[in-house]
Amino acid sequence: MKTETQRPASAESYGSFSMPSPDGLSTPNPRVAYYTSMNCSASSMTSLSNLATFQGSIPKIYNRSFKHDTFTPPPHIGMGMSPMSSQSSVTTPPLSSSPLSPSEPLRNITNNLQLIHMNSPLNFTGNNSSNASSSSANLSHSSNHIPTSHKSPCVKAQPLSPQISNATHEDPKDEPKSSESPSSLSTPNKDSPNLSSPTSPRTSPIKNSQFNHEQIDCICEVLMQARDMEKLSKFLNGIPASHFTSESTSEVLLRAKVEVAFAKANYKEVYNILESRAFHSNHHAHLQVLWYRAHYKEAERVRQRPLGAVDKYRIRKKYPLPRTIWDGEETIYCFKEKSRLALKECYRQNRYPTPDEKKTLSHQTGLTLTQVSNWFKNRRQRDRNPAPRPEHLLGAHMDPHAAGLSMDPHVHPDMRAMYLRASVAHGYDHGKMAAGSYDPNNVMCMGGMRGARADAILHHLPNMAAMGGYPYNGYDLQGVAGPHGGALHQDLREDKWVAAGVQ
DNA sequence: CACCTCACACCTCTATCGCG
DNA sequence: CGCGATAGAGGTGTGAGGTG
Repeated sequence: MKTETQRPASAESYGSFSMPSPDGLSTPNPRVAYYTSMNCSASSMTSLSNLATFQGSIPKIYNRSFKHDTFTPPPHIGMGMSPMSSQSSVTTPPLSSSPLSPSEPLRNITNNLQLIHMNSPLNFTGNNSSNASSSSANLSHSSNHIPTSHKSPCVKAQPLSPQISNATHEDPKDEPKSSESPSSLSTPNKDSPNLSSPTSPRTSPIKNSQFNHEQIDCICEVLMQARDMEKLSKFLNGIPASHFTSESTSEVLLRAKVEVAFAKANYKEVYNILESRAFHSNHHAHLQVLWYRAHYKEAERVRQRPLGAVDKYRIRKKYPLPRTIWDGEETIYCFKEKSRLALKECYRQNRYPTPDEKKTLSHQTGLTLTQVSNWFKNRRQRDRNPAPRPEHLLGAHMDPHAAGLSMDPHVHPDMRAMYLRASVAHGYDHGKMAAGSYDPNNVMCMGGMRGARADAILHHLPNMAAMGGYPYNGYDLQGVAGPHGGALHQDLREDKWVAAGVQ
């Protein structure tokens, strides 16, 4: 086992890179926050704010930081997007693009809402559009990060209730006021102006039914952005049931419900909603975080202890992401296999890509320029200083020559030839072969191989499953046993050959 | 950029426990 | 006793940080 090393204890150690979060805590760059949020122990997850801010990009620190928080995208399920794309879509985009000080995000939210309020006459019935254009003009600069699907409702939305603005105002002085009653969102504010307005919430309680769908979406979005689950919950409670009718329910509303369910530790509801329908890929990463964190929390509750990295890894395996929040692309060690293949192909032609080539690769793979550079750096290094050959390390199961596989009379010649062809044709990835790992998604793997290697072997010996049983024609397939002695065996349920241990 | 290093991801094997 | 779930141990692979 490797020893712990002296590293910054958390992402916060990289203070100069940190980004603010709504609660004022230092939250590192988007992916750091993302990864951090995935693996906070029960004790450290006292606030949902970890998830709140995913702005800026400091690729250099992200991986180092997430390592401290023990997360990488699940091995066979991925995160649904590349690190780069996840960065920009992990969570609700900020309402302001300006550089933020620690207290900025909330101020931005409030300002945006106040802007809506200031530029439009009060109208809580959703019928007044007289000032829509001026509102739009004034809002455009500050809401330019609102996703298209939500920007329109916000920009075009009828003026929002000042109560909503108040509800999102996080000034500590206002906090007791905003949370003093479950109906704070609809409680008239006696101190506010415009008392004469016949429709003013100050003279008549505002019910959420007075908002149209777009306004409700917008408000939910803002409250989610503010991480104000209490107010979001209250707001959702005030929404008429008609807004939650089956498939017509807006995605924003469902996401809001997920957030609230998670905050209330109602994890079953989280799962149900997340599985109920497909969500836009822009929100996959964040919803994936919730999915896993809910399972972590449940496991922690059952086991009465914080989960370790391996525990979480096993939980990710046990509870794979539903396709409603995952695009299906596999990710191994952070990078998608597709990206890695592109890198390998480029490396095969040129070990030292030019900056332009790196840019192209970056664009092609969705990785950052730094990640591309790092990949080439690591690849060159590992080619220069290859690990001990597997034949020295591992013996019989790895290298057919050294292992005597090619000489073993008990091993079928087809198997030996297949092994050799696969090794040559597919670059003989010593690492993965040595790891004895397998891809659980592959229908058949062999000990010491996975992914492309196992696929390659399948390709070379497509009718393996039809061999007729074990041993094959009198030849002992134990000759291609896995690194830990796991032999190939036939999965009778699937009529396929699998390595020992593969379910 | 090379080199060294870290800290985790990922995997297999094995042991233990509870249940039917 | 078999089976499934869980967990520990121990191994390699990988992306990234630090240094010169």
